Amino acid sequence: MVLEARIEELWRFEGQEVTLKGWLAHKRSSKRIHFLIVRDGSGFCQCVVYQPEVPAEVWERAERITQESALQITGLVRRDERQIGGYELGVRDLEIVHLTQGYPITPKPHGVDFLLDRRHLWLRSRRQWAIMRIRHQVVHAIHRFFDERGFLKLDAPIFTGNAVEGTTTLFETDFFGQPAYLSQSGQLYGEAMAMAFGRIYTFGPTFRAEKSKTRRHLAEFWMVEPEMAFFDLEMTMDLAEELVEYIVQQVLAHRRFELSLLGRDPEALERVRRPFPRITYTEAVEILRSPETQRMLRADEERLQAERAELEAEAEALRSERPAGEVRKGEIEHRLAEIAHRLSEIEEELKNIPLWMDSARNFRWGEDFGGADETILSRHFDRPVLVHRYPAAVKAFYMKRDPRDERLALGVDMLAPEGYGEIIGGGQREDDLDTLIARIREHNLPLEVYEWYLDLRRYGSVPHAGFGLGLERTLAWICGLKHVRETIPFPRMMGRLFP
RNA sequence: UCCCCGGUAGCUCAAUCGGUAGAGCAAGCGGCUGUUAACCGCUGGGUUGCAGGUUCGAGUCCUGCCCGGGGAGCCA
Repeated sequence: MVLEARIEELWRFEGQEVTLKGWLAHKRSSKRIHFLIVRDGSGFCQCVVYQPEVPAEVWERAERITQESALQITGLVRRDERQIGGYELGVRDLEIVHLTQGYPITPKPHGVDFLLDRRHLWLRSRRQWAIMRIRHQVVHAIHRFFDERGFLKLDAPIFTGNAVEGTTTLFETDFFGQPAYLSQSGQLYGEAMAMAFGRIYTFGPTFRAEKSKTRRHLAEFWMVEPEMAFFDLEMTMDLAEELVEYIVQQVLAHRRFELSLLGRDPEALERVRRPFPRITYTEAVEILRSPETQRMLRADEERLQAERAELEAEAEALRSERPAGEVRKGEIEHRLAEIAHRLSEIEEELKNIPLWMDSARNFRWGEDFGGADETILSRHFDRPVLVHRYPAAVKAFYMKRDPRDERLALGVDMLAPEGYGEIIGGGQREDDLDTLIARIREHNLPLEVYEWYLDLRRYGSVPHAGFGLGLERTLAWICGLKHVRETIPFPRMMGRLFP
């Protein structure tokens, strides 16, 4: 009786014969030995086929098998320090389940366009494997966090008749002859459910028809939105902080290997411990306009220029000297490509810095922060920062005003470090009926569609608050990715609906 | 909606001033006893995004369009 094993749990079977079922991720060969890198979804494992140790037909199959062929492989689990997981399989038998021909994604570099067109296959590669495992861990952590605190997970509808904030960024659909919009936020429904169940959270897809093509945007993304009765702004900030700390620590506890595959330095994440810095919008504006910010940006500029000079020198050396022998040619080519890529990134940043310096210096109280401003603010701190009490004019109609200063709204944003931008937005909701009606009128919104929402202020209105956390932006930050599109299995963005 | 960059072999990219379209990888074949994006040799592989223009001659210059990437605005 042969044991079936998943690669993830191979360590349990050291010295035993097991069967793996999976696909061939990669193969390296010599005359009498094949190294098969097999993946089974749970991990990757090197399987060694050594000609003198296997029957002729097994050897023949190992020679024939191609990248991404499906296979069933049996062998002895043995410890091998050279392997990433620490274990490898000494192959005794190999069955081909399906022989693949012409798999398009090779272990060599590809462009984004090519890979996105083949997202259904790209998901099989190692880097995507690591990201999706972390995505699962984050989702799991979120559910566990709220469950442990007595929240109910209840869902808001996806089709909605009323817009939360303007209609320009809504996807309109035909709902049995009536216009309906794809949800931009479950918040209003979340408030209704909080009045029924005290503490709830929604977790689902949200849709934004923003014509944005940037590394921070998706047309369809997932948002977790807790909403709590009898909560004020301070309690909400406490909860947001606790949630983000918990998510990060869970990833560190369970997905260290995946982080290392992504080249993510865990130290930046280790620092994500409460308390996070909290500043008011007004303080944030002072920081932006400060000489310290100008100094910081100038230092960044100098650092980038130094790095550019260093890389250019290294590339020059690699091109001219061509050290033969111990250094492989492929390694040099790879390093040169890496340098070229980094240099183009540096060029872009160097182009941006003067613009950022201008934008920061000239920032006026009352404006909303742009992407560059958020990046600059987050660079002043080594962990996420909470910015609260924004000018009410730039925030949504449902936000409660600060009783101590009517120009301000009791709202809060959390900015991720390292320039990943806003990952949380929320605050305390307006709970007074007449004030809310006045706000709806000020924003020129149709009162009729909000009648049900106003009922929440007519019958047992209480102070309440909530926030939304964007899953993909949070993941991009935790994984250290340049773009959010890699954090979701099938990204939907402007100009990309397939696959 | 606006600004910047790009589109050349299956993939990643070269091609000087406008002058014979090329390399690496992949694929196929051969070699190599432990490889870590293996390595070495050989072979096949092209409507240079599309349409028009300038020119003796266009991948290269000009005009328009299409597609993609990055950014602004807006946002999580």
